[in-house]
Amino acid sequence: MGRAPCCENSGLKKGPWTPEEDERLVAYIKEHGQGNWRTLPKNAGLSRCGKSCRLRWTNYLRPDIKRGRFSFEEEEAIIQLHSILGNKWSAIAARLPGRTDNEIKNYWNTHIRKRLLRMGIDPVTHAPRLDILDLTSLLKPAAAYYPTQADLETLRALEPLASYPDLLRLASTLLPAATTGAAAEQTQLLLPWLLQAQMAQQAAATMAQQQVTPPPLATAAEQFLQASTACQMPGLVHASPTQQLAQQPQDHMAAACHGAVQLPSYDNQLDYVPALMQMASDAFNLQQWSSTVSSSNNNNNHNVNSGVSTPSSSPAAAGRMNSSSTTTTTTYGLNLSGDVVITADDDAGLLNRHLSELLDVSDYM
DNA sequence: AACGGAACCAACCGCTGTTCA
DNA sequence: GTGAACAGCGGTTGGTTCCGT
Repeated sequence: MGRAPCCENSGLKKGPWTPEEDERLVAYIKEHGQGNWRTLPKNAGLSRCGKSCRLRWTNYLRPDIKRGRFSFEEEEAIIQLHSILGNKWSAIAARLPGRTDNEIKNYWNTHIRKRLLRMGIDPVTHAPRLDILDLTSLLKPAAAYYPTQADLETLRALEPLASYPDLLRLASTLLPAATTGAAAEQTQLLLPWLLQAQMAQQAAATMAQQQVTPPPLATAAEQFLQASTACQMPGLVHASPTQQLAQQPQDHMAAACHGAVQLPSYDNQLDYVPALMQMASDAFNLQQWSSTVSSSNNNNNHNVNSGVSTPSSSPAAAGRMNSSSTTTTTTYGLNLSGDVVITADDDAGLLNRHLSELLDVSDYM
């Protein structure tokens, strides 16, 4: 023998709540508490299903609910928590005081999700979307329609980039602008350097996993690698970081990343090429050094990344955060305790906070 | 001013795990 | 132990508002 039926479906009101109904529900709960949702509407004199009453109370009438726009900190927390918890809105809401799961869900679907898509980030996996990038766009425009043998060779040379989203974005920004003259020659030279830099980046991530402190490195290359890993270089897709920021002043994520990216400010995108090549060269030195270190530390893998990927971090970034004591970029990731950590450049005056208490997700890991 | 599409959000629906008779 | 109701959750819907033409 089970329980008695919950409520008759017939005769119960549906749809938007009136102020009078709200008043009755609030007054009843203030006096008697929530109690049994099944019996509550009858006792409160409401022609509503108990489920509807519970929803109205938890999502709208509760006195501790915070209304109004989401703050920057809340938005960042939502993105980070979503990257870890997925669509577990109630779990996310539990870590954002005053916000309901329904509100967070709506905000995600109407604001954050679209913004991530615009930035070329998959809102489900929080990884860069390679499907929206086209290798043929890396050729000069006419070549996409009438490719010569040389163009096809170039395309073939670019193929390895498909495995490296950061560099693919960077190349897609730089290469189409360089069709003639010295700039074109520079960008042709850039390709192998980009690949080397990416390899060095991966080697650095491996080192970080092995808890090895790297030797002093040229700061420009360090910043370049950190910036590219921390921010997935969203601002380099169609515009320079400064241009991107100007176009989306409300894009806090981009702003945070911009604070970390300390590339020289050039008017022409192609002017970045020599600096980037120098950075790649420095990174290559790191790669050579790290290959010797990693070969001697293969048995020391702490697996700090735990497969977690966030919109603004890569495994390399998460690993770097754990290995380096001098973090100068905005990075997100998990430390060895499973705590979510957000750190940022002090000079930028942005985030420099440890959210382990607020974002305690250890029970969901 | 009128219209249509986009954006927003409160509320509902249906499912699942838990509780209880 | 069983099965039905409960409570809670995530996905979806539909009404309202906003905005551009």
